[in-house]
Amino acid sequence: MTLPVRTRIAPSPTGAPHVGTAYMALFNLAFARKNEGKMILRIEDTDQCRSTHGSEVAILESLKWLGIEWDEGPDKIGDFGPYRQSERKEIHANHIQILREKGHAYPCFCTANRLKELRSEQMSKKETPRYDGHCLNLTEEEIEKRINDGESFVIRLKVPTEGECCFTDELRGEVKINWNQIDHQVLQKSDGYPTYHLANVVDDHLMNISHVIRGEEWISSTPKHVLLYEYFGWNTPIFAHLPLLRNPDKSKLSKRKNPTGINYYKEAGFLPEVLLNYLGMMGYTLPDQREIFSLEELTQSFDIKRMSLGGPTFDLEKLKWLNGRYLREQLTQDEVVRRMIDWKINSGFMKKIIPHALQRLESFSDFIPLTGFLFQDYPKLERTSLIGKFEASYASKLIKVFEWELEKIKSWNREEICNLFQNLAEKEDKKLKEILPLFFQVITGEHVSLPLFDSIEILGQDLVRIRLRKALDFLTAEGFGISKKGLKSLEKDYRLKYGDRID
RNA sequence: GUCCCGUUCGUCUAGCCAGGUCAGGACACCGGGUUUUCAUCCCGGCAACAGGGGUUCGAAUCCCCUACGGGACGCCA
Repeated sequence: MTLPVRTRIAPSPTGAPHVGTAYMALFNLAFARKNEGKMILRIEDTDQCRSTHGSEVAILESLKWLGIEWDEGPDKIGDFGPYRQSERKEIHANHIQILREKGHAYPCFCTANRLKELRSEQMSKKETPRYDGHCLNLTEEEIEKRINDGESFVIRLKVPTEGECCFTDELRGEVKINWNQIDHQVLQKSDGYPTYHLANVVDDHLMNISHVIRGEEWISSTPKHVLLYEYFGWNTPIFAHLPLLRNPDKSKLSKRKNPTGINYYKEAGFLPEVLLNYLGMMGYTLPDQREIFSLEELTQSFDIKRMSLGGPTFDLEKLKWLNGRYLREQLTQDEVVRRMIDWKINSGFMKKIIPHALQRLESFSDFIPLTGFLFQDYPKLERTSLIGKFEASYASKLIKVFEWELEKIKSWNREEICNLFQNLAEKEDKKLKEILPLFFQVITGEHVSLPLFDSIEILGQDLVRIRLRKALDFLTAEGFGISKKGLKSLEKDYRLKYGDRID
């Protein structure tokens, strides 16, 4: 009898919920359900600098919106908790101690600077950058002394000096990677928190995970994981590395080139079951090749071996077509009405708009034309109004800078947005009044409408981001885009004036 | 740069594992029909096995090489 199937998704709460997370969750869930197993949701928040509670809440909500349910998780206690890695710090520390005692891990006192130099030196010698073992042979006395002296240190994984690691990927067969390619991975950071690699292996084992189904970006660090299982004397789970969702240019799906936030699809008026259905046809086809299927239908016949391995391009056009078919064929007209009301045609949303619209209303019939842009995915743009007072190429640059600045906003409210614009005007040596008409047009597509800052707040980050994107595309199509070279120098200037970019 | 993974119409893919149907379907696009417009719907069309070498009577399918694409190379996950 084989072990019960337990899969997991392990999102890191460091940003907006990503469609890639949903993509992996979907197949983990389908596989678990098909095999009468369970799917666990574990929050990987070992990065104390970047993890936020807000992001965790948002991820859970987004997945629930999509109809993805897990059997155990931070909000659904099972027998293997806690399900948040920050609450498992002691467990991880104990396991690191075990490795230390067995001689499979060692403290390292090297400074960030030294490592940086080492890396660039190796790169220039065309070697694979990896730790050189500088602290590998320190004596226990020396280690104790340096720790007692308060020197900052990390714990590293010892890696065999020769031979190769061989593991089986359920989809790709045998994968062999030479140990000399594998870095002496940091297992414990100087803040005492474990890194992904350690926490992930320990937790997967302790949570009885039978199948690790994750993105192919992890293939090259799998040897580290395999090694950890071996050092601990544990059986490895079955690995299956799924292809990564791609941008139209084939690079890994990123928000700069595509809407990647689950929230975007919600705000833009897509049905959750459609997004899920669409993700299900990325890299997978049902045996009868039908294109419209529910999560249950996908699950019933799910066979992970049917996954195709080429990274699929996320194509908005086909998603739109699918959503249209659902509206026409899968829902009754009553349901469409209800779903639309749930979406935005409700009093909650109206109440947000009314304070700003009221001064501009003479009759109810003014409302829809005035506020229509708040319900749109993105408005139609006009050449004349978009280019207006600035040189067109300057408009592109301004929008681009704004796009970068927008990613720095911590909490989405009017005040932050206002500050951002004021800062932008100041840095660009322009009056606020001068730069606002451009953005007014980009965001609303209108000449007369609601106040800009409030509109931006109501629209939310995802819809604002796509409008900037569309405006940039539009300007490019009109011949006023930013060249690759121009973008590079703009970015350089930007860093100088505004500080580093955040992606 | 090094290592790893991948490669069927522009896009998502079926077929590949167990070689042998004009390489099938869907999106997009183009044309036609239905429709007072548009859309929907229906019909038709366009369009691919990355390249080279093997194995074989026969290769999209098995093997090798090359090219191209992607990923990884963090005290991020």
